[in-house]
Amino acid sequence: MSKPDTLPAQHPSAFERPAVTVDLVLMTVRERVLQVLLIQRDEEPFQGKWALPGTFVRIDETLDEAAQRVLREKAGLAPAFLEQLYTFGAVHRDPRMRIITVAYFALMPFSILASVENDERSLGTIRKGDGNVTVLDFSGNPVDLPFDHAEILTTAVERLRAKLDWSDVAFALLPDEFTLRELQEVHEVIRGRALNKPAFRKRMLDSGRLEPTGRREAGLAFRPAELYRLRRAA
Amino acid sequence: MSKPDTLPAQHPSAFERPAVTVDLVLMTVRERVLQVLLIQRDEEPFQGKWALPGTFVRIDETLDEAAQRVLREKAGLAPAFLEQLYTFGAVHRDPRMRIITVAYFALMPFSILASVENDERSLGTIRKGDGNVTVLDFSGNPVDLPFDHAEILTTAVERLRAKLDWSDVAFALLPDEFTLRELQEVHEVIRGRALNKPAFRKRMLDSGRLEPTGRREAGLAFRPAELYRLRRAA
DNA sequence: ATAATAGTGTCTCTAAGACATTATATT
DNA sequence: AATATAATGTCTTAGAGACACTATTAT
Repeated sequence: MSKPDTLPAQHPSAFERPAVTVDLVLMTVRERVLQVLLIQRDEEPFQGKWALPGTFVRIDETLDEAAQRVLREKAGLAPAFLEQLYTFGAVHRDPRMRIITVAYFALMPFSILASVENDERSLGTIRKGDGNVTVLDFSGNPVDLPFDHAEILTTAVERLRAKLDWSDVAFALLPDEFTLRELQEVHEVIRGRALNKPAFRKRMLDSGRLEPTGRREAGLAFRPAELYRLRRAA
Repeated sequence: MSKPDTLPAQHPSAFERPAVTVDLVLMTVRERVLQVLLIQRDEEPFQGKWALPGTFVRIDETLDEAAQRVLREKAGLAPAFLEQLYTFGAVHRDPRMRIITVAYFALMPFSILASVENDERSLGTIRKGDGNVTVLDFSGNPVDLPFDHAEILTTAVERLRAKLDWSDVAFALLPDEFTLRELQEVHEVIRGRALNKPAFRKRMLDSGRLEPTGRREAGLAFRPAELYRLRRAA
């Protein structure tokens, strides 16, 4: 907190300080699959490897601001859903020096993320193993993440699953207007299992968080579903 | 996380680094009231004020280790339940310099905590206001916490409440052997409302986490309740 | 016996899953 | 009309709250 331990806090140089970074787990749902944004590292260590985007925290910015900056500078995106996840402080998690990282997790609908992929940025597919998760690249080959990024990602997926039922995270993965089927699909991808349609619809509609737009999907070869939007918080 | 932003990470002195501390919210339940451990600050700023215990993170210890050290050095206690809470990084949260703090929250049965109170340590009573919480000292007078400690405490109480139903936090507030009434009391104090006895008992017993000891309370003027213990995780 | 709490049985209500049925858009 | 999915109705099951009742211990 704020109370110097033994060394005088007034002389910050009197003792070694850990560095502080922010790492970002930006996830999306694309075609019934959970994906995560990866950046190709352009510096050592692990140069050329795919990793979670991150940055050092500047002396005059908050942690939230640093996370937003990563989103903006590394992915060219504005924050949709962004929340602090957990702080990782293993002593040798970075081979260079002592670095404590505050992990954030962010969510975006794939429609907005669709354009970010290029040589330096890509979306890895998240596969759940037992206890932790693994990442596959576009060709289906496993990606092994540097540092403790696999652990960070696992924590993020767990958090996403835990928040699914009592928060609005699912809506952050959908466009402004969406059908109940699309919403159910997002829930099913995150939960990793099929859900009962009538029960799901009733639960969602009874929650009072959905607002019918009056419009419907278009361009389909079958009955179009009604479009809903998230009711703005009262 | 680990990728230098613009400045070379190999030269840590090339840019200003935030300091990192750990603050601890140690809570207990005492006579139907939620309490928190406070330490009288022996240094500026806010010398003499009651505050959450904390320390700077050493270069060679993990965050968890720093939190355990606070518990040991500031309260003379071994960790019962200890978990990372949230990291607070407002730029001017400490008037001296930029300090990022990783807050932890810990739980103990009051029976173990009973002896820690002295001139420098005391237990403040937590009262829930709307949205945040306030702290009262032993005479019932409000304590105003320095820095952002009120916000940290509010976050801890929210987390405790959120974890009550799906985790074992309640048991960390009770001795090894306890009655169902005592367990219900802990739940009621944290939830802030009375609970239905038959439903509570059934829910707890059906959960399979409780193990009857065969023993009963003693020294009471009425029918003694059976003692249970938490079944060791399978 | 009395007092005081431990512990249980019953009824009701709500939420969700399974399953089947009806409705409606495009081709 | 055919097709594919949207949307709904019914039945059942599980869990929790309200309330009342029975059980057990010390004095």
